[in-house]
Amino acid sequence: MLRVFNTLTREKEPFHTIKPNVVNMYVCGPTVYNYIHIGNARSVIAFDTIRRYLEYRGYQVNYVSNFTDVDDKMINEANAEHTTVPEIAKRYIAAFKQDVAQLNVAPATANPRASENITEIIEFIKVLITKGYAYESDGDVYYRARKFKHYGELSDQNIDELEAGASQHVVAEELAQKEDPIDFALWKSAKPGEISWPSPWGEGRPGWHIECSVMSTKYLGDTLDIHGGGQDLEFPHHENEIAQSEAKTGKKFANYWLHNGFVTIGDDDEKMSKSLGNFVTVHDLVKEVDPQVIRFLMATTQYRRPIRYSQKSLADAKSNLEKLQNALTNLNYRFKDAETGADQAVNEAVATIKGGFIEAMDDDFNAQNGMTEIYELAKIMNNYANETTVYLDTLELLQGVFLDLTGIFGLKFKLNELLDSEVETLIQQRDEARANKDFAQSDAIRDQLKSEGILLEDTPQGTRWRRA
RNA sequence: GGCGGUAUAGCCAAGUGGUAAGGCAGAGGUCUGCAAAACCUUCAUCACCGGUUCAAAUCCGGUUACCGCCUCCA
Repeated sequence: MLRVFNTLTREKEPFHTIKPNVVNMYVCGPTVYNYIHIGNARSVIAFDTIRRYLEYRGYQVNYVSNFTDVDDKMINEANAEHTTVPEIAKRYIAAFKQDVAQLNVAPATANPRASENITEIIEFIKVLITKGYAYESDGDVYYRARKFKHYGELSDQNIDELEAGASQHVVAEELAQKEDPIDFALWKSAKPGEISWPSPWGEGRPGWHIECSVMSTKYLGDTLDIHGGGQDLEFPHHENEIAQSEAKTGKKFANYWLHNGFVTIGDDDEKMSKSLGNFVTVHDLVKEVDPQVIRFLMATTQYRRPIRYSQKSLADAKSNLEKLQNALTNLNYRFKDAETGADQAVNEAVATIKGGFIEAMDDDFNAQNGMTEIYELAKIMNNYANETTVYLDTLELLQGVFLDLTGIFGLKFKLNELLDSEVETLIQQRDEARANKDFAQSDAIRDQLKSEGILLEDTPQGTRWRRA
């Protein structure tokens, strides 16, 4: 039985879907005004991993994640580069797709964009006005937060405490137009030259929060199974989404709210964020670090825990990944001399590991405990690869389960790669030299191949090679 | 000020009442011509103080430190 930590209740709850075997999930995506940093990537990877696990458990997952392609930052970036908002969006959506593809993130079922849903957004706002939850004020439209009686429940905020808030981001001119400081914008009137669309309230553009309410319900229905996002979106963004959606539909907006933890950086473990300027973009990092290493670091940490980003954490991820790759490589070398049949004892051990893995991941996607099972599997693989006699069915089972389980974390491994004949010849020459105890020659060949990035290992079953 | 989250070995990190999973690094060993990879063995009393209990990392009270949110942020 899968249990997930629901931010709404701050408890782990049994997971039940609205429709049997179908999960409708929505995850807040990026504002596409620059490259994503690895904190953004963590969120994408966390929910991709959750999605993969749900699919592994037999659910059909409808996964929708938006692109915010109209807002202040988009406008500022377009102005700074003397280009248009659509051009900026086009560039960074392409970059996003390229970045996450490298991190082996599966494409979403849909990636709706705010700018392509303006009609629906306007209709949604009109309903809120009709129901008395929103009001027009000098070309802007605001949500009357205090009217929604559940406002603040997701993040346990008290409305009156909020009013006294310590925020330093309040815009004075906006404040003057609101009935109440906690009200938030649904529609913003356009300043001269800004990108805008016609509306009943004049030329303008949607506020940030409304697009998610509109697009999630448009694609997935009034009540979502899962709504995900970073912890920093809990308040106000998700609070506002609930207020908008539930005021309009009268139904519960999302049954389970999942929030991922941050990537931290530096000695103080500060949150990596664009506003603090302490970020590393995926675009830059993949030039130096294997994307699989980044994926490993992000996916094998439980999604609610913070991840410390450092050279050390990357190095640790790299060595763990190599350990797993070695186990698979060691196993794969035995296929060619395997006999038909199976080793029942090993097969049973594999079944136990699979069960342990599911038990771990069923507990709010406990990736660390899941990885413990995978390390145990790797140990069995290495031990089995050292057996004198191996059986094909067991090799296939080990390989298959290994790839299935690591695949949930989005990890990719090399299977059987062919060497060019020149290298093959060298390895053969070295084997002959070793047979003749000409170790000077054999070591010279080994050194030469090492300089080309090919490491040799001698085993009772012959010489193996792997890439450095 | 309000709300929330952390604190376990050199590092990362499981574990919510019965005498501390796993990984990295380290030490010893096996295998090897040497090496590599792998395997085996080894390595902590859980931020602090007090309490409950036969028994607490795990429950209760308090303290300290760090992080996050409080309408830009994944």
